[in-house]
Amino acid sequence: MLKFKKELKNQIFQRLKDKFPIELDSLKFNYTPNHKLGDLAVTICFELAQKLKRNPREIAEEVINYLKDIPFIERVEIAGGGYINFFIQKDRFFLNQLRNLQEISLEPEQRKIVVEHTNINPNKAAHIGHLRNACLGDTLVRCLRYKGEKVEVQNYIDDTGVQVGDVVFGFLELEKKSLEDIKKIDGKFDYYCWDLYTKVTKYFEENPEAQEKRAYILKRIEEGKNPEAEIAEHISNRIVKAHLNTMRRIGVTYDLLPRESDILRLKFWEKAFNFLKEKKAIQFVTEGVNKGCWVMRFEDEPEKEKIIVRSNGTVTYVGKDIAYQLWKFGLLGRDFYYKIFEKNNGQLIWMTTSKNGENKNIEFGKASKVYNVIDVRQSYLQKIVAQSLKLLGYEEEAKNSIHFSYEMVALSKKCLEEFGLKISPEEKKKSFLEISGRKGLGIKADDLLDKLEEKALNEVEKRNPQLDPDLKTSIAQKIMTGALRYFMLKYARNSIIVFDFDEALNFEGETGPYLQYSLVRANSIFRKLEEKGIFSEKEINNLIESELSLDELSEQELADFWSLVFYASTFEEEVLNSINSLEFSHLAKFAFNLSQKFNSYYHSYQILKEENKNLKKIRILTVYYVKEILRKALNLMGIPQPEIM
RNA sequence: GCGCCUGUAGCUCAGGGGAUAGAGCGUCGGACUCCGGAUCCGAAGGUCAGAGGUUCGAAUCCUCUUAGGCGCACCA
Repeated sequence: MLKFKKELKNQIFQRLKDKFPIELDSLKFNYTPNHKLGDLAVTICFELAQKLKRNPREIAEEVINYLKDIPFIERVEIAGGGYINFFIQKDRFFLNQLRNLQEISLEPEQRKIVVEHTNINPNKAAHIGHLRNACLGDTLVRCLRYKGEKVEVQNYIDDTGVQVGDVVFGFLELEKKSLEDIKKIDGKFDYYCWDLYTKVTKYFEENPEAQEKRAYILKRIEEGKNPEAEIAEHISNRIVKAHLNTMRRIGVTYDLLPRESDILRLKFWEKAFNFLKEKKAIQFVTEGVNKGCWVMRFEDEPEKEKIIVRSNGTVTYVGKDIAYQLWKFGLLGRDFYYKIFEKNNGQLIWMTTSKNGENKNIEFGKASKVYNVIDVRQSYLQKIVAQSLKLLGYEEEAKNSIHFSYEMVALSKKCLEEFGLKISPEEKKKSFLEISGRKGLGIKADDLLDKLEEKALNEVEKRNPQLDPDLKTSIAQKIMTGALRYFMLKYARNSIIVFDFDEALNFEGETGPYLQYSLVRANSIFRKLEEKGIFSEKEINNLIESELSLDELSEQELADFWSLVFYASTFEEEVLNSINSLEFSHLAKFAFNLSQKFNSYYHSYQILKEENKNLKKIRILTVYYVKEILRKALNLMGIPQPEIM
């Protein structure tokens, strides 16, 4: 449809440019509310009416004279107050779509793109908020790759931060455990730390004097090469592995795990600090509340100062982030060393190291565009990171530093009750509650995935009890992933998801399993055709290459056929639109609407029993086309496709 | 206090200048000897928070009011 529209637009422009004051860019197509009115509409006559001070309808009658005999257009009509509506030649359009089904009309625009997502503190289990981040990030990656972009996925590991420090404190001070003791802990280590972290938080509230020890441990971790740092590394590595396992369950993976400890040890910050000082992007404050700090000031709000280096000389989180962002663009002039962290089915996940002598042959970073998938609460900080690139003179890179922001997942009061989580009277007044790893307030990702999988398995059991148990499990996993990923994508990113188990565990209506089910039905038609020796999908090209006539279709069937095919043909437009607006709910809605139209069609028109050969052929082609488009859409959303369910 | 975001059907949300404001859930009623009922068809349900304005045209853009959320750390 993208290509089709572009060509049609050119046709119209060429025919009208000398007759009317129009510009190519102002020519846009609208979809008509109903195919009875036409397929594509143009509203230029309303704009021309203003310029020419004439009635739009009159202008339309003139304009239409120049729009005869356009390729692929059956006829052109005037409607309403001055719309010009185009009717597409359905048979030719459809064959054309089928013949170009494997072609991608999107084109890459960047040299290389880095997408950073997930970024969970490696001190506790992943929760449902992290799942939203990973689903959005991974879908972005899939769409960009479909578009033809070269994409590198990074999952930043903050292994020297306070959060890890606090768990180290918990092991050392509260549980009196050595590294050896910690290594002996079996079972779900990320769950263990989830609980421990909550205990530590509570302990700090009740024992303010412990702050000194807390700061000491953090400092030791930052320095490295000591027992505290060793424990921190052990915790971090083990929890990162747990996170990778969780994300692998829903088909999310990464190329590189950059660690904060390596940023520190390889002195990335020093280099960035020098740049910032040289370019006078930051200033040293000699008086006032921020005396002794290095701060950044902003054009739009000069009264505000953001502290980058504290008066004790230590760098803040934003400072490290600036260095990291510079590195992503290849602007830092320093690099990491790399080692393989995990190998899975031939797919490698690399991790940075600071050990000289490790792998230097592989290249990461050096992107021309960077997406940071981080929730909306960090907008201010992300603005500072982009701003600092600008202050350093990297205008282009600043513009290409994209904060992919999205709203949080919050907890409904109902779901807190179901999980037996305790809340204060103050919190009870709110309509929903923010997830808090610190307080242990949240639903762990693996718990939700387990529940989904269990329910899916039950449903499979009900419908297909005869299946092999391993197959049932594998189907249940696919359904779990489909349900979760669709749930995370269906809401606009600006919308707070107030988590509710009934909604998340629903497999009917606007859900992932509904999409999967639609595809299963379509596949099932082809399976049956093959089993009965009527038709094999391998021969589909024979049908596509032969002639096609829609004359025998009833008026109703022609309308239903066209509504389905036309909508399916807008797929790539939806993908591009989703990438440009970073709104993958568009893609989700597209797949859902397409499934709805398909299910309705499926219900009305038989294939196996149809005796009219021509009708049968048209229907086979229609289902094939829709099925292929739906497969592509599901792939981009990371929703797996079971053969049966 | 300043900044950003949000208010659309009973509930959860789409639609972000263009034709009759949509979907899911829930409610009520229905679906053939039928390719899978995780489905389909139908019904009820709306002052698009309120008031002004811009426009040929506003749920959509602007201003104000109002209700709510989130930011604004020498935390990350």
